[in-house]
Amino acid sequence: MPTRSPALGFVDGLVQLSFLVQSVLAKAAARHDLTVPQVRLLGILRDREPGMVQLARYLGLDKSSVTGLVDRAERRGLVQRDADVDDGRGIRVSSTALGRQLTEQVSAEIGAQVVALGSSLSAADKRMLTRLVGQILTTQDSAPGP
Amino acid sequence: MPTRSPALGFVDGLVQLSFLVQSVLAKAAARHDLTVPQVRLLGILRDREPGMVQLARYLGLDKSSVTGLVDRAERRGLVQRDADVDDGRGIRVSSTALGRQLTEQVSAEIGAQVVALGSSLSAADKRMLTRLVGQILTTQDSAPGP
DNA sequence: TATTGTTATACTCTATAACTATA
DNA sequence: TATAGTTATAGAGTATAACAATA
Repeated sequence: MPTRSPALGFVDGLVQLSFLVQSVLAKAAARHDLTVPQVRLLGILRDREPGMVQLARYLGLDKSSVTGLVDRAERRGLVQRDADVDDGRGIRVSSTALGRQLTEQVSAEIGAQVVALGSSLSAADKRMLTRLVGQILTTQDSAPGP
Repeated sequence: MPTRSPALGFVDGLVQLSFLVQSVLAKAAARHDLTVPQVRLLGILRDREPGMVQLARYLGLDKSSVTGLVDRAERRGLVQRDADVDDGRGIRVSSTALGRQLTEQVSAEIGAQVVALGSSLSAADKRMLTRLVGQILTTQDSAPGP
């Protein structure tokens, strides 16, 4: 039961919504012993095999932070490092079969729960919201990845 | 310049938007040597003087996590602990003058930057988006605080 | 020299479990 | 006994600075 509804404005609405969505992500991740950054990592690796520097760019993190992120995922058998055949200094990070399987599970749960957030909206309202959000995202750009 | 725009759906749109808004929050906070949890703490204390347990409930954190959060804010002179006159076990956390001043600065910056996110939307579209977001938020509830 | 990746270090955030003091 | 708050401990996430190996 709602306690009260002060009719939020544009700013507070978007800020609160971001916390709501992030909490959905965090809880879905936690159910599989993951964290939001780990889920982002796995999401990026769905269709890419980047090096550490590229990965850092996708995630908006320092490369030294990505080392730890990949270390922990690798320790769990979710990703792997392979030598880059074109560059003796580089490596390629990719999902393992286990990692891909987990990614699909978590993504499905997140999808279902985010859809549920919009369950009070009509189909037309959902289309409208999707359009408006898309407009914001395409206007900005290099918004942090999936 | 946008690299490409694959026309995101409802789920990916909301997820990416949440990361975009969170990155606005994190950067605004960082400009004042704060973190997002610190900004949330200060936001809550704008109009409340809660105890640690209440604070933990507002933030959705364990009370032991809040101890550290308040410790660090107190060390910087942004908040203070005072004995609860009604309960010998309890304390009341409140913003200091410095904390309130910082809160207003950071809030103003966040507001301006979130408004800027919507700069490509017409006034009508902004109203529409605000309404749709508000509907999602009031439907759920006990969405994590300011 | 520049780039790729890792290491060393330090700090914030978070939780669990155990503890103290008060109710 | 139950509640308010802290402490001890552990681990994830992050950045900066320094480093090794390769380009």
